[in-house]
Amino acid sequence: MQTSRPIYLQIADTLCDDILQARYKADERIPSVRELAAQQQVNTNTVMRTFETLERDGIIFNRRGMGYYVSDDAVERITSLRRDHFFDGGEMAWFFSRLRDLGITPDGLCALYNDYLSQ
Amino acid sequence: MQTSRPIYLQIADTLCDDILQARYKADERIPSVRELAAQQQVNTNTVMRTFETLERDGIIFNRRGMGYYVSDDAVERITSLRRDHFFDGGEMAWFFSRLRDLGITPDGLCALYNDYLSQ
Amino acid sequence: MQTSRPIYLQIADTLCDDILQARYKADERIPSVRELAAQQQVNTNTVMRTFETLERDGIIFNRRGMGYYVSDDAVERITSLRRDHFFDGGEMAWFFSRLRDLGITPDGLCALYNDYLSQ
Amino acid sequence: MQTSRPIYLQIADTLCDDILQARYKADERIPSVRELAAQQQVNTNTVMRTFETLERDGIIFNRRGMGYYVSDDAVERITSLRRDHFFDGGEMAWFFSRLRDLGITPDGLCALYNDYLSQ
DNA sequence: GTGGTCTAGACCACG
DNA sequence: GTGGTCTAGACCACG
Repeated sequence: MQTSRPIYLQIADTLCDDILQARYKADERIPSVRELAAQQQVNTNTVMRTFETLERDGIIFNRRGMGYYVSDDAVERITSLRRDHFFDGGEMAWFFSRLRDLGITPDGLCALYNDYLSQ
Repeated sequence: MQTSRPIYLQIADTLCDDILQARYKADERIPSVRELAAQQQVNTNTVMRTFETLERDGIIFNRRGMGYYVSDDAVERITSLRRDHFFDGGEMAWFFSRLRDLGITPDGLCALYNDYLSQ
Repeated sequence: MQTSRPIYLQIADTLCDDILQARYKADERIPSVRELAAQQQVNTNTVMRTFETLERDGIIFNRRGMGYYVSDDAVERITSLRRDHFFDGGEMAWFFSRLRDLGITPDGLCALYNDYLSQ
Repeated sequence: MQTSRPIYLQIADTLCDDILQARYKADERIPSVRELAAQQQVNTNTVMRTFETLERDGIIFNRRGMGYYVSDDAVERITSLRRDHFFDGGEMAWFFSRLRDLGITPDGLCALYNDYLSQ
């Protein structure tokens, strides 16, 4: 039952990560719905929903008959959205409460994060 | 779009928090299905799903005709489940990747966490 | 959730077994509701339901103010009830279908039963 | 009084029998919640409980948006679960004690089982 | 189309 | 009193 993060959002996350890491640059075309669906082994409807979401957030835009392209300010928008989610959306508070319950100290957290960054 | 955490799991979270903070102690009875349903303003079926979930995880157990009670090792089980979720379930990695993308440094994170703890 | 055999029937089973094995003989008094409840660590209501059931089946009878006694024909009644349940109530068919699905042969079954009897 | 086996478990039993008899094969889709509910004349919630139970036991799994499918090792799991129930869960001992009390001999049992198998 | 959540309520066995 | 099962139905996210 436990329904995990929806597939279409997982794909959106991946695309955003790709954009942040400049694998897709501003005004560059991203793969078509069909390509992504084939590559990710999902229904085309699922990818369409991903694109809808990203377009609504101004991260990608459509050139009729040509496909979807990365917005000029995609990086800023992604960062901004994530920042909002993180700070105001309660994600951070939730994480901190988990960390506290697990008995993790600030120093311990710092160490874990350093480990992560140096991977 | 963002589908929120189901009510029955939110109630489970709350009960677990209560147990962690010793508001309900080992072998102590928790409120009945009806009581919780009334208190939380939800249907009894919803609370039943909560109890099913917690029982399956060994956090509470049933005494027939008497209600549900906190398991002896409830605290350990909750902590363990959450720890697993956090470390192995990918929550921490996801958290750290967000932090990195937002340009937060280990020291910055440490400061934020300290703030949170001192609230 | 999985609700096992009701406690009051488990107690009835035990009493019937006791009668079959002559630990309680015809016209002999069985323990009081309170005694049994204390001994089995259950609610007196539960034992009362056990007695109701056994009385309805003619296995025990009440002497006012004195308690419950084993019927003269208790052994016959128990055996008859169990036989009916077993053969006509579908228990045997169910048992055999499980055995068949588990790939147990008549000889295998015979051997298992012999083992059980010689314990 | 004798509370019958819950409908959702009866449906689970039926599905397991179907799988054991290869009416549904590994990785094959089973009917949707709605289909089964209509066919069995029960509420969709009841079928959902069936699926929950079978999924928790690893007998079926969900492909999101597509329905439930038979696990690769469903047959092994069903057999194993039933075997455990039968031998360790005390079913067999219970049956044997009934047989003994009814005065059935190993040879008699063997004959009855042979009759059953040859039906 | 699929399943997942939830309500409002009933009924009942059990303790 | 307790929880467990079930119905009838709604709503919705997801694929």
